[in-house]
Amino acid sequence: MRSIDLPLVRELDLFAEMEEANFDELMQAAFLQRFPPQVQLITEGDPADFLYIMVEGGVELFAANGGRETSIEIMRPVTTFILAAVLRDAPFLMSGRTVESSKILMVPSENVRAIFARDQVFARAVVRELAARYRGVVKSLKSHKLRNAVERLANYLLRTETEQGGTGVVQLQIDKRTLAALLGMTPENLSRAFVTLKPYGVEVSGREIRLTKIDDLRSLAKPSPLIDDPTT
Amino acid sequence: MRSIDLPLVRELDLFAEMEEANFDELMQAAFLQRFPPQVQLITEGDPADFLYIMVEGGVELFAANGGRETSIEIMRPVTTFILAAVLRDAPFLMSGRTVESSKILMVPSENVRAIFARDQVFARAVVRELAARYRGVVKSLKSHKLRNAVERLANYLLRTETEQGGTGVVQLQIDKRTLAALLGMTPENLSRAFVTLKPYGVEVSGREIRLTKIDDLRSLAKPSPLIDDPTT
DNA sequence: TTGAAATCTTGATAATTATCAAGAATTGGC
DNA sequence: GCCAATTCTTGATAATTATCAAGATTTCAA
Repeated sequence: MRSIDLPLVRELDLFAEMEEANFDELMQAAFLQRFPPQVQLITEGDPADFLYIMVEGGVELFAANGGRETSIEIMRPVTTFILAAVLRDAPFLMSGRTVESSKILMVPSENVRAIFARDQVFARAVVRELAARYRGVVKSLKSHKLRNAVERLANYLLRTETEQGGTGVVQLQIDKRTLAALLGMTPENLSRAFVTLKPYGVEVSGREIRLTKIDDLRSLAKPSPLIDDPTT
Repeated sequence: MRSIDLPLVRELDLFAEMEEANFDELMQAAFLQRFPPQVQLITEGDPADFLYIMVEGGVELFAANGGRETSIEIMRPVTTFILAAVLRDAPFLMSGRTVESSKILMVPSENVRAIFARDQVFARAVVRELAARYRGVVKSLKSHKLRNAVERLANYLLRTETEQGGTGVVQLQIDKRTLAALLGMTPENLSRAFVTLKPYGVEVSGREIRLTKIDDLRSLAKPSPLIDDPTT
């Protein structure tokens, strides 16, 4: 792989503390790929032959069943995905497609498992990462079971605003159709949810959302650290 | 703890392969507790001071937000729960209460983390367990986002029937209110969903559900291994 | 710059799910 | 075995969400 991207990967929690030799060995076997937008990288049910590491761009993890389709998560640099499938040597539970032009590092699963078996530091990092991911999905499940569509959108906006620096403006990084799928609603409903939030200072123009009454929005959204805080 | 229960715990995937000395050390610090039904053991937001291991009975993991409450999972022997919170030393994302009289082994979190740090075999088992749990929650999320209430119930019945030995009879181990919360609906709606499934051979009498037309039910439920197979 | 394609929004309507209010059935203590 | 308490079911109605059908807007390639 291009060594210029390596430091970024090395800084990932997952790899930061591990021994140089092991990291090098992992990277030796890895290769970096560039993908155009809307390319499907992985398909649910397929075996997990590689661990994927987002270096640039974005990947939507989604799942389909009985003609319906939904987004589960959007992966952004620098993170890994499908770690659980790799570690269990199990089929993917989700498919993945790029949402934009993306650069992705692919590490053969066997190598991940091999290093995992002999590098304790790496193993510990893997556990921390997995535990964090587990908690992320639990939060998502809680959000879906305990909130209605408008509340989910409101909390998403507040989370994203904070994530993007707290400037009162949210720049959507995905199209609204994907956002709707992520939030578990139809695109039509997302439009209506935005209309519902107008009195709470949510001004939509294209992909730019201005939050002009954050306190009002917050009192509607009632964010909870046990659902919305990404660090908890 | 009563040594009579130890073999069961030792057989858990999580502990089966680890060194005797380390297992003993873990169990040394642990203690076994008996709890009556409907006792709340853990509360979301609290620090994770113990790893819990179900030895007997059942525990409902649930979460609340804004006056609403939902079940996330029912834990049965012999399994651990809240492993992710323990490993990350993070607050619980879920509360837990016994659904019946239960015997539960409590291992102080520090001990788990200590052994984890020095026993590679244990660490590997922890990762497999965590990865399995992660995948379990993803499946649950998929089920909720891709299916309606009747389909969720139908698949639950099919899964449980298989789990209980494929005799065509499902014996509900929880009351219907809890089942409704687990499946993400109101108790009223669960009653109606059972009525909807009557033409598909679902005969309800109290907690005993007879499935007399499994093929018909299956053709409605359209179970998917990527959602419903507990081993995948 | 323009026009076709895609995305997004809006309206009308339908399906799904929740709420409220009784009544029926079941359970558990005495 | 009986009665009170709880759980479950049913009906009526409301709220939420989805679907279908246009129209408006945006995007992007020529």
